[in-house]
Amino acid sequence: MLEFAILGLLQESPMHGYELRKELTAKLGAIRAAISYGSLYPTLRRLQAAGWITEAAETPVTAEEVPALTSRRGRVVYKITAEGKERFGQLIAQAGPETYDDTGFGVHFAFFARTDQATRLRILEGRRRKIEERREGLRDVLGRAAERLDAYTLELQRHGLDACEREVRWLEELIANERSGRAPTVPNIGTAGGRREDNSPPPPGETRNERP
Amino acid sequence: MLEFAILGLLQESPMHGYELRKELTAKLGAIRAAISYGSLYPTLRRLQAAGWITEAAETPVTAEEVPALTSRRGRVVYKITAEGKERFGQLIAQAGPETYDDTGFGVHFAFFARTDQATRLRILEGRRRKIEERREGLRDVLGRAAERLDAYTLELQRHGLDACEREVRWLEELIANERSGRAPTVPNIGTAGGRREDNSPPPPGETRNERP
DNA sequence: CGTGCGATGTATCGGTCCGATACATCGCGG
DNA sequence: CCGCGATGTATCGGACCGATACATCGCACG
Repeated sequence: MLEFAILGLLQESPMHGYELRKELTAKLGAIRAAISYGSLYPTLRRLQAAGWITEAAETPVTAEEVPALTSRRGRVVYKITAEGKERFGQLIAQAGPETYDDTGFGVHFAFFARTDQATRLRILEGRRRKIEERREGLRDVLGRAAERLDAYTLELQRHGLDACEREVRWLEELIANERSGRAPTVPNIGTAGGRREDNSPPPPGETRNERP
Repeated sequence: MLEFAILGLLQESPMHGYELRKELTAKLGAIRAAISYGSLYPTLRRLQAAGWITEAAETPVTAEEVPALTSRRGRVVYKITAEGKERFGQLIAQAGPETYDDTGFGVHFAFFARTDQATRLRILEGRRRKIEERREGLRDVLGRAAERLDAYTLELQRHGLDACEREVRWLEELIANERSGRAPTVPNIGTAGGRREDNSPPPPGETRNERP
């Protein structure tokens, strides 16, 4: 999971660890709290050992400016390699059953802009199936085993069931949109300007690179 | 987390591992898939080493019936000790910040019937605060950083934000109910009979014990 | 002028939990 | 009588988290 997310992010621009964590937190804020350095740094090392990312020397800001006043410590900048991009492609193409659990699905979804439409559809349908199964399980418990459980446990199940039904509906919409070839509809709150409809293989000049 | 759930379940009746997993899955189905034996068995051993649970010999079905025909293998039945019950009480009382993340909250909530009202209220409010923070984070991203993110990532955040708002409302209701001294309202779908209002320290004759 | 504090930044360690795997028994239907 | 799905116990490697340590930078406040 982390491996996938890192490879995905580094395709947008090179970054160092701290920055990576921030971007990751922003992009995945909806599904997980904040990834830990205790997994981030070891994973970076693993990816580097596999040749999927490399350390790029921190650019000393237009060459000889700020020469060595304070010894320029730290700041290891990572960038993705060609092999890394290939690996990312593989990870997308695989999209096995583990892609359908909460975290796995969320992470893959966050990188749908780099995923081809057929795979997007496959993942959305796999996820829907999984949620439908969970929903049926909850209905069973609420129906058959209701009297065995206390009121709080039942309330928890009811809330969970509600969330399942909601997510299935959400997925249905997304699937319908995919089939009709449109990008995810943004008819909601009109935040900022008009209807950008950039779609699957994203406009490649999308780098974003603000370093003061 | 697992430790807490096991101690909670074993207070209802002694069980062996497999049974424990099934009950756990039923009770926590709304929040996590199914706990793994790879964590269940080691945890059981840990709890046993700490003296919080003990192995109870499998009852050979009315003494000398079925004597040794097939060597009576396996089936290690665990039961909670007095120290274990005390430990469970401590774990409830602590209810630190880790109690407010998704899994931690869910597990604690599932055992609210064994939790005093003051603690219930504290946990619900802590959880609400945490979700409100997540909600604000998502609003920020959707507001400030919207143009930096692709349409899919934004859609994910929007869905997450919706879930947050929904959960806050749910928590508000539960908190209001707690304050008014009522059990969780079940005004919803009229599954089965009338208004049972068993509350906090649950009617102790609640064992449930169907072994054929 | 300094001093302390919050953000930036890299890194490790112990522990929890998962997923895959192995293996054995039981009861039932084909 | 044979296989298959449910019941049942158990281990191993790996992913990830939470706490912790430590160092630098810029700025606000006294």
